[in-house]
Amino acid sequence: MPELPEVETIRLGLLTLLPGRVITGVESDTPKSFPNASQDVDDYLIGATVQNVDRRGKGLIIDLNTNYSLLIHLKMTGQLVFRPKHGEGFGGGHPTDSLIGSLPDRSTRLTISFEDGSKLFFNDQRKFGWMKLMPTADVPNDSFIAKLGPEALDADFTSRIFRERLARRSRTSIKAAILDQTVLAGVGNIYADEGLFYAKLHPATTVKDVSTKKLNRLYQGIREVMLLSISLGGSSDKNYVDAEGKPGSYLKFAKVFRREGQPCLVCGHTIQKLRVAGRGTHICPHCQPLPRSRSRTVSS
DNA sequence: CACTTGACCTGTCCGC
DNA sequence: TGCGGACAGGTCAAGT
Repeated sequence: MPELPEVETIRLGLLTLLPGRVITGVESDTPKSFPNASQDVDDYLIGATVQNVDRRGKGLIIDLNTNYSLLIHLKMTGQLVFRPKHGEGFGGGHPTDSLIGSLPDRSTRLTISFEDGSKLFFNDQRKFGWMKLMPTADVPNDSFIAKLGPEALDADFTSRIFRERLARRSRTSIKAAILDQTVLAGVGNIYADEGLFYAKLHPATTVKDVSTKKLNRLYQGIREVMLLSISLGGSSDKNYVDAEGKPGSYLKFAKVFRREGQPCLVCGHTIQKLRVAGRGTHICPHCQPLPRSRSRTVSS
């Protein structure tokens, strides 16, 4: 579910909610959600104070004052929802607008309790997500973190670097290439489709057949759609909510994603859904024509 | 090596 | 209304 804009929205929320809180308890229902937890994981967490909340690609990092960190991946359906002490709402007692009911619920995998009675719930319907505890100094060497490419939104991630890194995947489709987290970190299925529409590029076009001009346009498109989404609190379809349990509104502004059968907002042709790189893929067939003999196989 | 496919899970939706 | 199959925003292992 969550791609870079969703994870960033959660990070910004947690950053206002967690630092300074002291952990007093940790409960997890399935070992899979906490793969490196041992019987003494409590020793490392209880009494620790949250210092910072960071992000790398689609991974969240909660730093503690003990030189340990929690590294979290939400995969498709993960949620990280903070609840104040029972009976206290957000914003001076106003309703929370949360999409989530009372917690824990049946998809709660892990609960972290704080000294003041507040709690952080890690929910994950499909159980693909995980949370790992490790020394803060080891985070960069973690098997997930270490292979990530540059941050898509970093100021020093230039279009030239984007093109150079795409050269590693020159024979695959442009969509598969930008979804590859080792090429750049943060793009998922929604922003891949939206960025490709922005650049008027068919997702099945082979990377080596895309002109420099188009690659620059794609670089710009990916960054613009992600920045817009962060400003709108991310994309909510089914599962995604922010740290307070609220949905984001980017999908109302999406040009192609989940708009199959509806008219293209630019030219009026009907948006189509296909399968590219094994993923559901949305295009305007008029704005994003498939170059003849210059593409990987597509099925519809 | 580069690249593709299926597996990991649960829930939902669609056609029969 | 019930049932089987396809599909869902991400990664990883195993295959060609």
